[in-house]
Amino acid sequence: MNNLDIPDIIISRLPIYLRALRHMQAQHTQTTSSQELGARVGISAAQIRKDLSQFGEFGKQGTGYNIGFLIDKLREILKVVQVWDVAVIGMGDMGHALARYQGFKDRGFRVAMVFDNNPSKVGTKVESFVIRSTQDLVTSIKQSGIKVAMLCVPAAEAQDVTDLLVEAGVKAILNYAPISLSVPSGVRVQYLDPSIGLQRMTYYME
Amino acid sequence: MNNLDIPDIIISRLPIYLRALRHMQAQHTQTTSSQELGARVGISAAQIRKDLSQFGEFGKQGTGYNIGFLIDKLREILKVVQVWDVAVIGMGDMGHALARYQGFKDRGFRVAMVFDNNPSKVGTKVESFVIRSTQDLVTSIKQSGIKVAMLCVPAAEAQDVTDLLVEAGVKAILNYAPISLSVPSGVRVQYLDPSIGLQRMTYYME
DNA sequence: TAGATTGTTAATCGATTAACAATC
DNA sequence: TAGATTGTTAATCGATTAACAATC
Repeated sequence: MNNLDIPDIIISRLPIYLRALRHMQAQHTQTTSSQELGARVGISAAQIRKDLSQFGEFGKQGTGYNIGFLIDKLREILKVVQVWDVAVIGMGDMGHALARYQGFKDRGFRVAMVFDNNPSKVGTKVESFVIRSTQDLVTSIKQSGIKVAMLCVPAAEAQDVTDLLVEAGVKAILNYAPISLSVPSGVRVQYLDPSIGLQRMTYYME
Repeated sequence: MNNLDIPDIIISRLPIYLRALRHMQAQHTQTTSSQELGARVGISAAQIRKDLSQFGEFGKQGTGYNIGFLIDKLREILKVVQVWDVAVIGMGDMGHALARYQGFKDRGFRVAMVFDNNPSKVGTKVESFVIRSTQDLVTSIKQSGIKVAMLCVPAAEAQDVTDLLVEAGVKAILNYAPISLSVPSGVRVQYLDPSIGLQRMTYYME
């Protein structure tokens, strides 16, 4: 495929473009330009054109990009035409919130399974999901073929659970635990620690 | 100050270093090296030394870095010696989870105030916080001097609430809503949209 | 046609890495 | 002393921007 040599920094911008295009589409806009899209997401028009040109010629001189068409292309590139089943590990407040989150709709993901290691939670329900024991994690995830997980366990357990996820064949982990994870190559991690986000901003404050 | 010309990409790595150092400290380790720290966070030793050297000489040849000392320096640099009061806007599942989150402890933040625009929620309690009306947001935040907010409202309301936060003097917004926000210069936003995180990984999957 | 905007090239700018003298 | 590791320099590598011919 055209996969392996496109810089990760470009890939990381595509979901932002996709989200903004969806937003425009919801407002019944038909076309946009690199200029307009760039203004919306805070990225230069030149960069947007350069990024998109890695994957094909999606625009027309003079008129710009057809929004519906570009959305389809970005969904194909990011492989979110399909819907990915996701496992949520850790049914604390954060895991609970993710299990109930409505924002995955139409963005390529669906929570399919939830886990916790607390015996008093296992077997109870969150939304429509029966909480499974972390002891069954490897078997259940292997069996279901799930490749994507969201990790919401305490920091102290996060690496151990990660090792289980890797063993189960998970290839993408969205990590809410406040700790750096080590994973083998071929497995990806994205970090969403709120304190890290906040500390990236306080530096700039007087 | 030594502030204004250090690249943001360096600043964005410092909280990662700080988190890892705290972790080492919790295990009663006294010193570390750029090598060891780098292995832990997945960053080259050279880059860590280069990053830190922007702010001073914190290490010793032959022995590396004293962990406690380096933690103190990073906390000063990132301005998290002090504790920042934070407002949480939107008491849905996510806002609820953040209001109860224990992970801000010792990382420089404390939830101080929570808001929702739903009249049936206003006045009720989440943890020890009485939910305030979004109508009082500007007044309350101005009065309290809060400079940091976490935004957990639906996408459709996020820009309007952001404008209120800016009006109230907030300078740092951690945005959980799935939308790009526009803010004046001098105000910073960090994005934590879970779908974006997931879509940044699916590209690499077969 | 005239105006607008793409895709792409070359130039610029910035970030990372390798290497090593200094020194604990 | 011998070994280890820093802080820094110069070289390399990569990303962004400006500019414009092509063309809708």
